[in-house]
Amino acid sequence: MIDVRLIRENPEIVRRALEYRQMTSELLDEIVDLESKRREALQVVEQKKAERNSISSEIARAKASKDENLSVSLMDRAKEISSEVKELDLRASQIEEELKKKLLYLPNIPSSTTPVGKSEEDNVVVRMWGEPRKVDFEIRPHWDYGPETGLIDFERAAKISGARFTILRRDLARLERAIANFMLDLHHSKGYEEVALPFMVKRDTMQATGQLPKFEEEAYRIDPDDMFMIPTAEVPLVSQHMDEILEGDLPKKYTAYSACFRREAGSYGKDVRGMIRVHQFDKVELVWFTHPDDSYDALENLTADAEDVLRKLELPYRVVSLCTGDIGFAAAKTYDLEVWLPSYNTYREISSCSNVEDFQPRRANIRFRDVDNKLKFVHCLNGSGLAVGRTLVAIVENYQRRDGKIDVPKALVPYMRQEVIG
RNA sequence: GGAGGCGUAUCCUAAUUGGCUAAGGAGCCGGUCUCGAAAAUCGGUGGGGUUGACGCCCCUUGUGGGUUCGAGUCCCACCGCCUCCGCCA
Repeated sequence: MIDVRLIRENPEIVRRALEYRQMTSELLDEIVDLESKRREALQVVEQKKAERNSISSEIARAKASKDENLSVSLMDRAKEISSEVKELDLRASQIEEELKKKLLYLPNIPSSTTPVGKSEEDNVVVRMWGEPRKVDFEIRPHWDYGPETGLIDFERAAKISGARFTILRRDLARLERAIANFMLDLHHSKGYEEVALPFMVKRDTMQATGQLPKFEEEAYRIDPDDMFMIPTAEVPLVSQHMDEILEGDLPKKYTAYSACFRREAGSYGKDVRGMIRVHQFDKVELVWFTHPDDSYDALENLTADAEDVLRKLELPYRVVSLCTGDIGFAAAKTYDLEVWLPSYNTYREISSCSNVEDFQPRRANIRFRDVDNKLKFVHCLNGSGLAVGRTLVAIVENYQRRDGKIDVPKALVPYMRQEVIG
């Protein structure tokens, strides 16, 4: 959420942010209008309330001095004012409600270091690591390799759950578990606190991180309880500190494994083959809470921690700085990590690392006490470290051998206790 | 699922019978004392809104309603926690 004060005092900043995001500023105009109406209504109702309060204490005094006549006449007057207050209060809170609702639909303001651009095509590659392997045989895409070896079973997954689900078998089931464990151990060794979290959360929780209200059709809802399956561990990881004042030293660094659930509404033609885009996948997530002054250094560090997973797995990747037209709703700045996938003959997203600044903390009301003793919103960052399913795909394809077997990356051998798969 | 109990500020904890400013303690910040610290002692100290800023003022006792001139206190609903029972991996 964006500070209403900023919108009031510098609406042009927000207007430019919306332009950069390729969005119209209708919503902003409505908000500015509502905000001035809110303050008008507030002034009127508060004045009436002050009047009511002072008469109320006059009544108390009159009663104390046993002046029945005075207290009766005051009570008549108070009754009148009180009903006026009720009416004015209702109007004011309706305006406030409407304003709040609209504010929840306003995206974050991109950082000045986010490249300006219209779409994906304007994203900027900031660095590359590793070289795609050159081989003189045909690497089987994982969507062929899986069914051919029986290690990925799309058919039965579709039978029990529908399209965009997978069943992993034997060595690949074990590999998935090994990848998650490896990632968690690596992050743990760097000082991340490991957390195991609920995979279902309440509506408020989804709202705190920005998935709701705007993107409800993207989430799986559990109807009778109005709960949601988490689309990422970022949701519970950030929201665990809702309405808290963080004590102790910042930054706080968390890592968590979770399953993630996404409806992928509106991606019907995209990535229909294989397990690149599925409704349920595993991910290891990284979340930082930082002092506002430190969040951009933190973004570099968090991104480096995610990159380190790819380096240790020796998978070629590149880092892309998303442009203003492509960053997510809550993000001020985002680096995507893209891993080399032979089946696509290109780099595909495997991690997304974002600084949301105070956007989520403001929604979730997460603050800290600064050196000047004032309460301020923390800054919040999140990143995948990494998406487990896509990592598995990257290994299956990048480590595939001529004989159809797969070399286990060195870093995973201790977890798999074998050097070859298949 | 059934029965009962409890939610007060950063934390602990009071305020039965509705009434003027939510008392007190801890913690934190500052002063005195001290070579320095601890102890002692004095003062300050919740959050949000409104304001250009200060002050006045408004809201805030889990959340939302209701009764009343007036609600921490009475009523209703919801949420959370605890105890007991039932069911259960």
